[in-house]
Amino acid sequence: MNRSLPLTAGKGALIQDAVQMVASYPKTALTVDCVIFGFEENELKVLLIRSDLQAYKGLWTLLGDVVRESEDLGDAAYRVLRERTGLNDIFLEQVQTFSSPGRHPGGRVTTVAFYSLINIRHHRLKTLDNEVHWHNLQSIEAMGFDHKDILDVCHQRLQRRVQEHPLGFNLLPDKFSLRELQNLYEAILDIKLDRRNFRKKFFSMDFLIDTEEYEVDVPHRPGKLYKFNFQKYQRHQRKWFGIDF
Amino acid sequence: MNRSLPLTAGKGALIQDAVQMVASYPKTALTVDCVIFGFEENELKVLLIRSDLQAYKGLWTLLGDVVRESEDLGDAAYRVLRERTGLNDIFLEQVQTFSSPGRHPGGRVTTVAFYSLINIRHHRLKTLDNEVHWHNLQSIEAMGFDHKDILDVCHQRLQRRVQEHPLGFNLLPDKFSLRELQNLYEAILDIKLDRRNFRKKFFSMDFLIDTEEYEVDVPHRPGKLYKFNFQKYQRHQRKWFGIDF
DNA sequence: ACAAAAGTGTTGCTACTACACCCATGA
DNA sequence: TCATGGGTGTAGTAGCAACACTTTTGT
Repeated sequence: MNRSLPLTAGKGALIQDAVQMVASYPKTALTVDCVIFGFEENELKVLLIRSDLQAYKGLWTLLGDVVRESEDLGDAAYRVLRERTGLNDIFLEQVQTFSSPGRHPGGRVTTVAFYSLINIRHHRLKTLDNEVHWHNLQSIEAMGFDHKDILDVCHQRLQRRVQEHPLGFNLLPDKFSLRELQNLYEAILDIKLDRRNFRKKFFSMDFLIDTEEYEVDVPHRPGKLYKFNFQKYQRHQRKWFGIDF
Repeated sequence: MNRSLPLTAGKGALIQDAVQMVASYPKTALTVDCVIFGFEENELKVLLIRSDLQAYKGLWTLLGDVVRESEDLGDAAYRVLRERTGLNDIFLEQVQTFSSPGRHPGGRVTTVAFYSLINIRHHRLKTLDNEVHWHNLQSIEAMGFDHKDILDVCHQRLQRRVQEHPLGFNLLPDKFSLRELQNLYEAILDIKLDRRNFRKKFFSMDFLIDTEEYEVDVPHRPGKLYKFNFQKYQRHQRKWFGIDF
């Protein structure tokens, strides 16, 4: 190649190759689906809508949407979240991509699954389209498309992450009692925990701030309320290594 | 809707809706990229080729290919692996999907990243197209597309997984010494480990089978060779729970 | 004999489990 | 006064980190 050619001309020609190449590839529609977890009445919940599609009439599905041209995956997922819940700047994690040719009755649709955690009490839903509703995770059976699989995979991811990162706090009020925190973990992990050991664990991590406030309107001795010290957690360097099959 | 219509007719009509809907969505090309890790001379390596694209002339890229119509993601990734290495039935894990609109100079291309682990010594490469080569992971700098990001994300995933599952054995010969095993972990995790504690750890897990054989052709006292007991590992139920931020 | 890596034990510390009683509050 | 959950401590155990010397083999 002649190195004295203007760079722009050369570059234009080279990119043209790539454009032709990409144009020859098979194409698929691209969507995001968000598994939005919430927590209320000591139950882990998930936000679902009735399927848009006649083919899945009556079945519940995840909140999703098409990824727009020139829109990033994360941006699309945040948009879905924002349009439904009005929330921004919330934890959101990409989990897995589902692309079985038969997963959508309308042709091949590739979907990228995300999950997010939001505090049900602190946010009213922005729209009530498609009967959007919080569902108890335990009670969910059939869903449209392969959304039950997606939900299960995201739930497993959540179970794992919540043990390694303080994500769970996104599901609680700013101020919470240790009982609430324990109920949250028990709901997410679907196990029972020893209360004393649970407290010791969290106090020893030393990321809880004692607000000096107490629960109100509870029919028993009120518990202390705490906040999570995100600042201190940020500064904390996670120790690394520990083989454990 | 008239419920006495033949089911097929009804169903056909419903799917037609979906087809029209999907047809109206923006489309993207879909590819898979495989980060194929190997281990040799106490170094973690990765299999790369020279970019097909003139725009990235001279740069190294991951092994990838277009996902065919009606081909599943995992199938496509296995196909790439098979076409390059002749290997089947190897560990392969989906990691993350990359879809920034600008990541490919030829237009929007969504790629799903996988990683895999293979034993370099036991398999000759099937083709030598595009100067396919094993590269020392430490020595890799610039790569084409966003492949360096993809590589880094896959390496992090590997570091995590290898501490929780006995994946590393896929990179070793059937029979290996504990020194080799430790070198492998040190290379993947990029840390030094205490030899005695490392041995104790693995012996106490009790998944190693003593072959009663020894290394040969080593210029020092030969070490015992072991196999990994995959059967026993399979039966072993992973214990659950342990919050640890 | 020397070089090089294999192989081995002990001690202290930390972190987890299991478990039972008294306390504060609202009804 | 009772019911309900809040709050606390201890003893036993398991697992991890740190650490140095002897053994075996090839050259």
